[in-house]
Amino acid sequence: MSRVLNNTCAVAEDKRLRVEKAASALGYVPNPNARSLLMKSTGGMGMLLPHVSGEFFSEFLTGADNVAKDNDFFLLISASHGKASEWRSSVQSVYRRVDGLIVMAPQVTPKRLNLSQDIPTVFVNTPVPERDRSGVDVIGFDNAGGTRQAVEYLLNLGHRRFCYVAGPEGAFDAAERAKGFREALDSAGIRDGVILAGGYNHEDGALAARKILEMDPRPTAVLAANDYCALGLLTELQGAGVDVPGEVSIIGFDNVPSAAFSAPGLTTLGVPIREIGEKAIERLLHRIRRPDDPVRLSVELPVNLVVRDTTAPVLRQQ
Amino acid sequence: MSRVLNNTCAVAEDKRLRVEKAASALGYVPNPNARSLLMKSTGGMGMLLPHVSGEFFSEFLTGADNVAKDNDFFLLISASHGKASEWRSSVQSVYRRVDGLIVMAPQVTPKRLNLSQDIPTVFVNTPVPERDRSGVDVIGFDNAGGTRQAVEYLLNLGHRRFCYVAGPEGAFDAAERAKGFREALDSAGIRDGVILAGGYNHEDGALAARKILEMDPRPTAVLAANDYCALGLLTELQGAGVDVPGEVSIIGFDNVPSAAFSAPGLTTLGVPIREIGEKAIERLLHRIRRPDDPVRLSVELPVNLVVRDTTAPVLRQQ
DNA sequence: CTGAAAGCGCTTACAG
DNA sequence: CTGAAAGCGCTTACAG
Repeated sequence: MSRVLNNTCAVAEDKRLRVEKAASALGYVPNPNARSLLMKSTGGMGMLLPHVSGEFFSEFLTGADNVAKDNDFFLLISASHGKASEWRSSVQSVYRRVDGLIVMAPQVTPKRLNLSQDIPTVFVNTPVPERDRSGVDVIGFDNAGGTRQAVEYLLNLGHRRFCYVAGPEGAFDAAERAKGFREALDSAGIRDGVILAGGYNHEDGALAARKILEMDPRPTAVLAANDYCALGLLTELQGAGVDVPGEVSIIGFDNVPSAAFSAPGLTTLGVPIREIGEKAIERLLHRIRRPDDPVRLSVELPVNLVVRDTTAPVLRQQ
Repeated sequence: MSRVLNNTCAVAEDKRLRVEKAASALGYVPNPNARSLLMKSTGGMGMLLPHVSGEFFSEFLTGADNVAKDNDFFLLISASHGKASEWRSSVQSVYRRVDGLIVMAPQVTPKRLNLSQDIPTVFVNTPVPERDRSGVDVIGFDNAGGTRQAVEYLLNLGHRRFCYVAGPEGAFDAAERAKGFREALDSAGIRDGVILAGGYNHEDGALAARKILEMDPRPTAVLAANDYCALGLLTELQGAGVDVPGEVSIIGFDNVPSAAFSAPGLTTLGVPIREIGEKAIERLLHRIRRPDDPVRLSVELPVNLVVRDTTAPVLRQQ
C-alpha cells in the first residue's frame, strides 16, 4: 500500500488500482508524524520573527509563503516578540518539527544566538557575529547605506537642518540606520543633526512630530527609521498645519505598500521585502535538499531611494 | 527517563537528578513527532487563510499568535490564495500536523467546504452553510450591517449621491458589504446609487477613483469595500485636486491601523481584528481541551463606525 | 519505585 | 512483483 501511494517501486496494475480506490474512498491521508519519524524530514520550515504585525512582515510572509507553497512545504511561524527569553523557547518548540529555520531577530544580542548547528538556518536582517557565520546563511540589506543615500539626496536639495527619528532601542537595524545618518552628516561637515527617540510604529512618529514642532529653528528635513514612523510623522505634522514637502521634507525606510498611497506619496528607501522572503525560502530549500553543499550565503542587498512627493528642495535657507 | 522529564510518576530523587543533568548536558529535546504519534496530539494549530498580505491579516495573526504562544501552541500557517484547488491541498497538508484548525475562507463556495469532521475547526469570516454548522464554531462580523450604518450616517449628513467601490469578486464578505449598501439606499428611497468594481487593495481604490472623477454629477459620498481600497481612493482623488471631505466624503471598512494615520484620517467601520484572532484561538483551545463539549459557538460580532476626518456634511446640494 | 515490552503509523531493506 | 519484519523515538500500562 505504501508502495503504490508513494510510487516507490513497481506494483501490479490491478493491485495498484484497488489500493488507490480504497484510499480515496476512505479519504486516507498518511500520518505525517509517523512518516517524519522514519524519514527524518518533516516538509516544514520554521520562521522565527520578532513579531508579525505591520506590512513589513506581511510582505515578508507573503513572499515566503508563495515559495514554500510552490514547493509543498508548510510554514510554522513563531513570533518571539524580541525578548531573549521567549526566543529560546521559540527555537526549542520548532526544533524537530521542521527541516530548516528562517530567523529574523534584529533585537537578539549576538552572544545569545546559540542555535543547534544541526538544522539548516538562514538568517535575515539579524546581526550574526563572525564566528557564528560558518554554518549559516545570512541575508541582510544595507541599512546604513540606505540612510546615507537619503541624507545625500536631501543635501543635494539644499537641506542643512536635519532631524532623525530613531527606531526601537536594541534593534540592530535601527542602530545601523541611525549610524548612516550620523556618518552622512559628518562627511558633510554638519554638526547639529538632531536624533529623536522614536520607534517602528505610526504612534512613534506622531510623538516625535510633537517634539519637532517645538524645535526652533525647525529642521527642514526629517528622516524616520521606517515608513510607519514616517507616516505617523507626516500626518501629525500636517495636522499641525505644516506643509510637507513645502516646509519639511520627509523620508521613510522600507517602501511598504502603504508608502505609495499616502498624500503626498512618501519618499522612502526601498527594501525588496517580498523578494527577500522568497530568497530566504529558496535558499533554505537548497540547504535542505543538498545538506552537504558547503557553500554559505552572505549577502547584503542594496537599498534604493524611491523618490515620491514628501521631499522637495529648500528654496530659502534662514 | 521519560518519567522524570514528563514528571509523570514518582522517581527516586538521585535518579531524577542524574537524568536531568544528562539531559541538559546533551541538550536533549524530545522528538515531537514520536510523541504526537503516540499521544495523538501535536501541540499545534493550523491557520488556513486566503492570503497573508496587508494589515488585516497581520493584525489577525498578531492576535492569534499572542494567545497561541501563551498556551504553548505553535501556529502552522497556510495561505490558500482563495483558489478552491489550493484550498483542498492546504487542508490536506495540515491534516494530522495540528490539533485544530482556524479557517478563514471568504472566497470558498460553501459546497466545497468538505472538511473532515474529526478535527476541531473554527471558522472566521467564512460562509458556512447551515447544514455544516453542527460540528463547528463560527465567528463572523456584521458586514452588511456595517455598511448600512455608514450609509445612514452619510444620509444624516445630507448626502444623496452615493457610490460604492466593491470588493473582489466571489468573496462573500465583499458581497455582504455591497448588499448592506444597496439595502440602506433602498430604504432611503435612493435609486441611483452607483456600484463600481473594486477590490481589497490600494490600487483597486485608485482605479475606481479615476472612474469617479469622470462621473457627472459626481457622488458626494463614496464607500469602499475595505480601508486599503478607501485609502487608494482617497489619495487618487486628492491627487486630482478633489477636496476630501469638502467635496467628497469617504468611508472605509476594517479600521486597519493605517486608517488612523492617513491625512485626513479615514472614517471607517471598526472590526476588532486582533481580538477576533485572539477569540478564535481561545475558542479552538477550548475545543481541543474539551473535545466532548457539545456546545458550538456561532457569533456575529458588531461593527462600529469610527468617525474621523474623511466625512463631512453636504452643505449645498446641486 | 523501576525494568522490559508493546505499540503509535509509517517506510524500507530483506527474502522470496 | 510482493509478503513479512524491523525500526524511527517516544509513552504507558504491566509486572515485579
